[in-house]
Amino acid sequence: MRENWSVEEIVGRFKDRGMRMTPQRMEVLRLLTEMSHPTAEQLFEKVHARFPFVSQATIYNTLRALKEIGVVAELAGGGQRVLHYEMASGERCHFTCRSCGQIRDVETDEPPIAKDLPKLHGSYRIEDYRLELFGVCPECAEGT
Amino acid sequence: MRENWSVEEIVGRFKDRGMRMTPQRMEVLRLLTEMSHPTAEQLFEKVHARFPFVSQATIYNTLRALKEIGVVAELAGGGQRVLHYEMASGERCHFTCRSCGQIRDVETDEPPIAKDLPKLHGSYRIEDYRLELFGVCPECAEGT
DNA sequence: CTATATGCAAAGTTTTTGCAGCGAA
DNA sequence: TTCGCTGCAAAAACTTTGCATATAG
Repeated sequence: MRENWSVEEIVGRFKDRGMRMTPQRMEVLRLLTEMSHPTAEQLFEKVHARFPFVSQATIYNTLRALKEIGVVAELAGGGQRVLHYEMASGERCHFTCRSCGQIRDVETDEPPIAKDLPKLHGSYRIEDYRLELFGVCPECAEGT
Repeated sequence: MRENWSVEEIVGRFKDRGMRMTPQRMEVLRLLTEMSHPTAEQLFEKVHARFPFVSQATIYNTLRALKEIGVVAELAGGGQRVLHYEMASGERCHFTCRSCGQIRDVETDEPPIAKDLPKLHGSYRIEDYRLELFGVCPECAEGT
């Protein structure tokens, strides 16, 4: 999967589906590369700070649109009931700090379970996975 | 971790925290062993069918209480925005069917990543993990 | 012109809270 | 008689929808 997305590529994906790039969508994309796994609400706050006329609905619509074209991914894990978003980098492993709640991508040279999947489940067709790690991040460990 | 829980044990855990076992909580526990990864709402429907006076709030309170004493676990994965619940069997791997949405425990002889965790993340203290698998279950694969 | 996006507000879902009363220790 | 649990209803948190307008192609 991808690590970085070019604007042209994203615009292309939109066009393929008869959808358009807009300033609102650009801003959401920009923020997604700057922020670490923001929620829809966090994105709304940031966008709204710069463009006060932008509405919540647009944020949610935008996120749904970006999800549909495969450019952003939704994170549901972490015991949180709020959804977090990120650029779809193909990272399937995340670490959530139980103390401060921050989420970080975990880079694994080789997806640790990917190679075991086929033999694990005969009749089940496994198409994807997500690995969520929980614990304490260095900053919080130090603080205690 | 545990595979089966005795009522005495659960009552004991409640008592340790000054909490009580109640008929409502018993019923929720019973349903959790019968149903496969129900949501709070599904549990409410079932409980309400037998005991029409039981309220939603009690279901949620009960689930929170059971979660606190470590007897039930909450599943947030699957892109669903609804939480699912199960007896805390210690199973950390689940399969979600993308077609019918059913969730199944996946028994792994040996947690596939557990052994790799320590070396993966030097300064991060990993205390637990959850592995979510996505794909198509045999029933749905046959149907298509 | 036509179809897609937007803003606004309102409604929808899922979960939590406040409070008075009840019941177990 | 104290403290936790319950039901009820209302609120909160998060997300989606309906509709009229605006705007790109």
